[in-house]
Amino acid sequence: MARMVAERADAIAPLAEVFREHGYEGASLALIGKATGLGKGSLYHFFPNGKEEMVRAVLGEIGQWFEDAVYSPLRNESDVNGAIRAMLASTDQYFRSGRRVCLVGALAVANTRDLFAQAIRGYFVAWVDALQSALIRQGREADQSRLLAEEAVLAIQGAIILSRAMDDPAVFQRAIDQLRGRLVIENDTSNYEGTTDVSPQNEGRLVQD
Amino acid sequence: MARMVAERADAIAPLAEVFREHGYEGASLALIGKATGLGKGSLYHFFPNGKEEMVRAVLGEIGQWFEDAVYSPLRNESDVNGAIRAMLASTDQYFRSGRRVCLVGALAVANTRDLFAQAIRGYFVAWVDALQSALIRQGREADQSRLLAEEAVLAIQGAIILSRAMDDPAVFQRAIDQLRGRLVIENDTSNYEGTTDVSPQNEGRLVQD
DNA sequence: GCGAGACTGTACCGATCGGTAAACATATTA
DNA sequence: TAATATGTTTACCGATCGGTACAGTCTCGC
Repeated sequence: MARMVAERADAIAPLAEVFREHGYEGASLALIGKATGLGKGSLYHFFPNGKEEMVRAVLGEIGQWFEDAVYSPLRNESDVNGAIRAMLASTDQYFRSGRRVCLVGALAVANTRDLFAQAIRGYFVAWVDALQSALIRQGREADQSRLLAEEAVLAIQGAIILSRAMDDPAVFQRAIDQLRGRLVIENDTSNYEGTTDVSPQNEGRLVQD
Repeated sequence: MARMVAERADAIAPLAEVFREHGYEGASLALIGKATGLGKGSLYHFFPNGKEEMVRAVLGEIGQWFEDAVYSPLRNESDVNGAIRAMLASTDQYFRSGRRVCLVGALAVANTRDLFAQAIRGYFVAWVDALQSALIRQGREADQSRLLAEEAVLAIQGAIILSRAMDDPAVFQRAIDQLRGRLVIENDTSNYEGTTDVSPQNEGRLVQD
C-alpha cells in the first residue's frame, strides 16, 4: 500500500513551481528533473506525453485546489461575505502577495496559450462565475455582479504583475484590500481584521460603480 | 542619405512583435530572423549583445512611445480629463483590446525579470506616477490618487490577461470603460462618446473607494 | 523463491539553440 | 577609382533541447 518509490502525485507540486518560475518553454527537462528529483525515465513513465501532459496535470491540480478552496465556498457558502473574504485571504496566501506567479495567467499570455486554451479559459470562467454567484446572493443585480466579478479577477492578475514589476508585495496587498472594500458589504455586526483599515462607508449601497 | 540597406531602427518593430508573441526564451534567432528579414550576421551587427540587447532596444522604444503618447500628456496637459481619456483610448488601441500582449508585463512575470528589472520597474513607475499627477490635478488627495493610479495600471494588465484567457476583447473594453467611469470626473459640459454608456453619477465626488 | 509490473538510470537520437568568424557585397567618402 | 565603413551571407561551433530505447532494479502477489 505505502510504496517506497515516488508517486506521480508527488511530482506535481515541484512541477507546478518549475513551470511557474520558468514558463512552459523555459522549463527544460533538465530543470524539471532537478526540481522533481526524477530522471527522464521516470518522468516519461508518469507523463508519457512529456511536458504537455505535465502541464495538464498541474493545471488539473490547480483547478481542483481553487474549486475546493475558493469557487465552491463562493457558490455554496451561506455566509457570502465570509466566502469572499476567504477568497481574498486564500488568494493572498496562494500567490504569496504577488511573489508567486499565477501559472494560468502566465500561460494565457505566452504563445503556448492555444495548447491549453480550454483549461485556461475554464479556470477564469469558473472563478468569475463563482464570484458572480456570491455577489448576486449579496443582493446585487446580475449585470453589475458580472462586471464586478470580472473586475476582481482581473485585478488580482494585474496585481501580481504590478507587484512583481515593482518588486513590492505591498502593491498586491493594497489591491486585495481595495477589492475587499469593493466586494464585501458591511451590514453585519461581526468584527474582523483586514490587512489594512477598510473604512466601512458603503453600508447598504449594493450598486456601486 | 537614403540608404538602400536596412536600418537598425526598422528592425525594432518586428522585434517587439516577435518577443511579444514568443517571449524572451521562446523567440529563437530563427524566428527573429524570419520576423525581421535579417540574418544572424546582420542581427549581431546591429545588436552585438544578442537577444538581450534586442529586448533592451525594444523596451527603450516602448518606453519612449508611452512617454510621448501617455505619460507626458498626463503630466502636462491642462485638460486633465482629456489626457486621461486619451490614455484609455491609446491603451485600448495599443493593446488591440487585449489581443496584443504587453511585453513589459510579460517580462515581469517570466524568469527573465531580473535581467530587465530596472526597465520593467521604470515603465510601471512612470505610468503610475504620471497618472497620479493627473488625478491630483483633478483635485483628488495625493494618497487616494496614488491608490487609484496603481489600481488603473494594474487593471489594464489584468484585463489583457483575462481577455486573452477568455479570448474575448469585450472583456478588455469593459475594463477600460469601467476605468473611464472611475478616473474621469464628469463636471464639464463637453459631450463625448465612450465605447459604452458611462452613467455620470459621480459628479463632484472626488474621493471614492 | 519467482514471475510480473512498476519504476529508474543511462546512453543515445536528430534537431535546434545562441553565438562566432570570416569572406563577401554594397555604399559613401576622399 | 581607391579606401573605408557598413551591412550581409554562409558555414560552423559546442551546448542543450525534447524525446526514445532499453537494460536494469525494485516491490509486490503468489
